[in-house]
Amino acid sequence: MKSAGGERGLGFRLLSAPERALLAADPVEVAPSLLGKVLVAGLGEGGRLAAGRIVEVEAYRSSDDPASHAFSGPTRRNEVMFRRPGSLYVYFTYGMHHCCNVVSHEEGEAGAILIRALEPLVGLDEMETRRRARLRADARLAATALCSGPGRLCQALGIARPDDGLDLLAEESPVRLGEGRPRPGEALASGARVGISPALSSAGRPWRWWLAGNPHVSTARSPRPLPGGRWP
DNA sequence: CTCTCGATGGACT
DNA sequence: GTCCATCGAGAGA
Repeated sequence: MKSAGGERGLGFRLLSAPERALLAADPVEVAPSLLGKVLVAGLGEGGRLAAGRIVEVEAYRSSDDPASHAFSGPTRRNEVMFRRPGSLYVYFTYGMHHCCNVVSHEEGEAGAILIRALEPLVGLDEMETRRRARLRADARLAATALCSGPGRLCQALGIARPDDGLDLLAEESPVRLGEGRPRPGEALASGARVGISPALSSAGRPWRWWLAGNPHVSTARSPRPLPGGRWP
């Protein structure tokens, strides 16, 4: 009944409080190190367990990063980004999607790492049920569509606003991080963050990382023209 | 108070 | 490729 991944047959070790230091640094440094680690939800009594390997992430800093929710200081929504590293920051967007982030920053700073895609690992049936329940009947819901996108993976794992502020490193937390790393031969790739206006993203800020060639990585949105019809 | 628009996903041409 | 559902955060009046 108690924690420690193995006891529930997870097959990987859950990160705990002593490992908070791994997240207490510049999110641009920490983000790529999350690739291969595991995001687990539904831990605890009666939880519906689901987990996936992190295969795509984006780093968001604070006052020097206009694309970050933390850019203009703390508000009711982004307040968790200012909490201790290892906190879970969940926000609601586009009127229908949740996105989840691992809080990561240096002392006295704010920041977070958006989890953009998972390779489903545990609870595939559960994921499919949750995804299907909120979708029109799409009989061809492919395995790769379960968690390949920030909104999709939150839906698949059942992560939503009530989970905002959870401590991913706490024994009692239903959402945790699990140990993991890229497999031999799995290369890291990086590029511009998705969904950010080019002026705020690309130039010198390739703060999106993914496991090259992994089929579960989300499809990057194609670039859109700038106002005036010109392209970057 | 009103208005805009977003760290998106899915259906459709 | 295009369109749009749907709503809260944040900015401004």
